[in-house]
Amino acid sequence: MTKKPNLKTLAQAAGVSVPTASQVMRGTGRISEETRKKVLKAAERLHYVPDGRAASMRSGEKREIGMLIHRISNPFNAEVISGVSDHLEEHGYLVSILDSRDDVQHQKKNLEAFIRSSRGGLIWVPAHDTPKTTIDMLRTHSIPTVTFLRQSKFAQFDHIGLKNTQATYKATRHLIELGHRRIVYFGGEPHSDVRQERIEGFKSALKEYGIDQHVVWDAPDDKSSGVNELHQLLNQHPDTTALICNGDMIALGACFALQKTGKAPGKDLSIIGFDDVQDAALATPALSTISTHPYELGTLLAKTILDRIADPLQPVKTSQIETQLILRETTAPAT
Amino acid sequence: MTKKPNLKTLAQAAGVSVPTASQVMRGTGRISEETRKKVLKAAERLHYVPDGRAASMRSGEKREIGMLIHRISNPFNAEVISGVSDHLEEHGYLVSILDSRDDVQHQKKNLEAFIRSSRGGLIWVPAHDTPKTTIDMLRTHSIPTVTFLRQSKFAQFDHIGLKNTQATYKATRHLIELGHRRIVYFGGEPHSDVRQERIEGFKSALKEYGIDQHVVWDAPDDKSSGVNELHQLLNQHPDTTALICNGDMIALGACFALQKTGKAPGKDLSIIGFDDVQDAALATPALSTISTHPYELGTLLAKTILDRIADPLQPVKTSQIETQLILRETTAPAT
DNA sequence: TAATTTTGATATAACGTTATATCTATCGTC
DNA sequence: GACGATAGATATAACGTTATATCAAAATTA
Repeated sequence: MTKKPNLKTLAQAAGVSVPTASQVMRGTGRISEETRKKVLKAAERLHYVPDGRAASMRSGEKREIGMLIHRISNPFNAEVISGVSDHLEEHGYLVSILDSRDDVQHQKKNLEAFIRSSRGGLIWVPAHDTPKTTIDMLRTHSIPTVTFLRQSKFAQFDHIGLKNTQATYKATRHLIELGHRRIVYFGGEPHSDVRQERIEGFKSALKEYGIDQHVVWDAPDDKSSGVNELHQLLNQHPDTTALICNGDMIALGACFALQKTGKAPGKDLSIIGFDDVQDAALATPALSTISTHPYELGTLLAKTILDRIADPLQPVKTSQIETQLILRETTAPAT
Repeated sequence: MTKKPNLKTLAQAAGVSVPTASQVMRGTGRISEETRKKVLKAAERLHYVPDGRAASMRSGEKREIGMLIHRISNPFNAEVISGVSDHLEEHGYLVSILDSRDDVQHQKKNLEAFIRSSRGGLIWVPAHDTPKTTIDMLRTHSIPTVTFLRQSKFAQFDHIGLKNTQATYKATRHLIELGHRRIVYFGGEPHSDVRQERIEGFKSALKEYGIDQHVVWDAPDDKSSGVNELHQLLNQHPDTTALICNGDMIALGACFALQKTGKAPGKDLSIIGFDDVQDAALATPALSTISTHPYELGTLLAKTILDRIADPLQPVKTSQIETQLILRETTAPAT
């Protein structure tokens, strides 16, 4: 087993100096065609690959971007990642993913290791209840950071979110126009800011139409929670005719639970989800939902972090992605 | 904006030499309690964090493990990742994920960047039709590598797979014992080795019971493909009474398509999936499937890569994870 | 008390790159 | 043919660590 080749090995093999070899590999400086070929040939033969750590340390360039997200298996996030990767890989970056599992302890550990690893930037969905100390840690090391979906309370980072309030406003208004009056906001955790925005849109639509009563029901955002919580909700509020859900998964769970009791989503209870995951269109009945545009969100994130890296001192930017109400089979006029 | 502190800054602030500061931060060497406190205090004050690149370059230690997988959104993979992370984080490693999207071009790009970044090891699901050159690239740089799910044809890496042949053998036998005779293997791509193993188990069970005819139906492993392909399958082979599927998603798609035509999974057609994703238990009817143990697979992967790093020259190890046939509502005696 | 060991620190060099300055030979200009 | 300009290479230092060797002072031993 031969040792890993480095620039010195390569330069000797090619019969040139170390800086020359370096310049050839990077395509910079003035190099004659002759020596260029010599070096490239030797590099090929030795399978030379530069050591990114040394290069980055000396040049200050960091060609790796990290994404720290709350749930790696979320299909919405997977789409965002695709958008980010496609764009950043074109610019010569490596995109690597860390999973915080929405747990502040995990998140802290990951961020500490992340800072040590000296990457070029961070694309981040902060975990729920992220403490100020964690934010400070990032700020102190002035790491180019863009948050998405969830915005940090404590620090000014570039941010790209969804038009949450507008989205639920549109959805709620649509239900009201269908004749629904007893609409419940279903799912999500009380601490979530994103959810708070959505509830705001929900409430403002109700208010606009003179509906004072509103019910918000806390529950985890997954399918099994939708199955379990729906009955309790309907027991406590039997006059409910429609649900605005905090996510597609809990919406699909609710559909499932409803069907098990012999009732039909759409007919007996109107349900609107959030995210438009792949399953929403394939479910029976197909789920009406709010579509975000995850891939476009990803490319926008990529552009934003590149801008931030290029000019770390520019003013903080925030933008919101437009959403779209997709009407399928789980929404119908109130009877 | 002050510059990022380094060991020199820290040492000056604490009034000690650079090596002393380094030793305090790492807890090595002989250090008096007094100076230890001085340095730690200064480190706290300056928010000092060591530069992992420099440390790793000098010491040769690499405290980061990469996982390169084919589909980051696959819930099975997410469970594996949890198992790997929990175990490796305990040992002080950072685990970062790369997504090849099962595309050899993407995979190559990612691996090149990966090699440049000099991480400690690679946990890998090779993309379909991974070329020999890609394998050679890894071997040349002698990167500690463990593959899982899919094994490379060209090189000897440590590997952890599933007992695919045994799994489908058990499933097929169970269907035969329920009286089924016309069983189809449904889904997967022709090139897949894993699928080949599964088909082998399928065929050997059939053979054992003297059933010569067997049908294998190619189709992508996702839900919409299950929906679309089932009709063609049943048109061409109308006497089919049971399906062994290459994955849960295509199995659920098949269930859905069947229900749309007014037939019942289990009653009119027995269906067995593979993976036991969360939705399998929640579907109506609940899907019979083959459960793997992704979290345990993850911890085993973590242990394996640590062993390989500790002793790079030890003989290559291969192991298979046991699977379990889970009988729910989509399997019933043949009528 | 002289010799030896131990304690607690430091000086120096090295990891593999790249930025900057420098150097020689050749070229073009008038 | 003297001069500056340019092409094509190289020497040197630096990035931020850690491994190794070294060193002075204090503690232990004979």
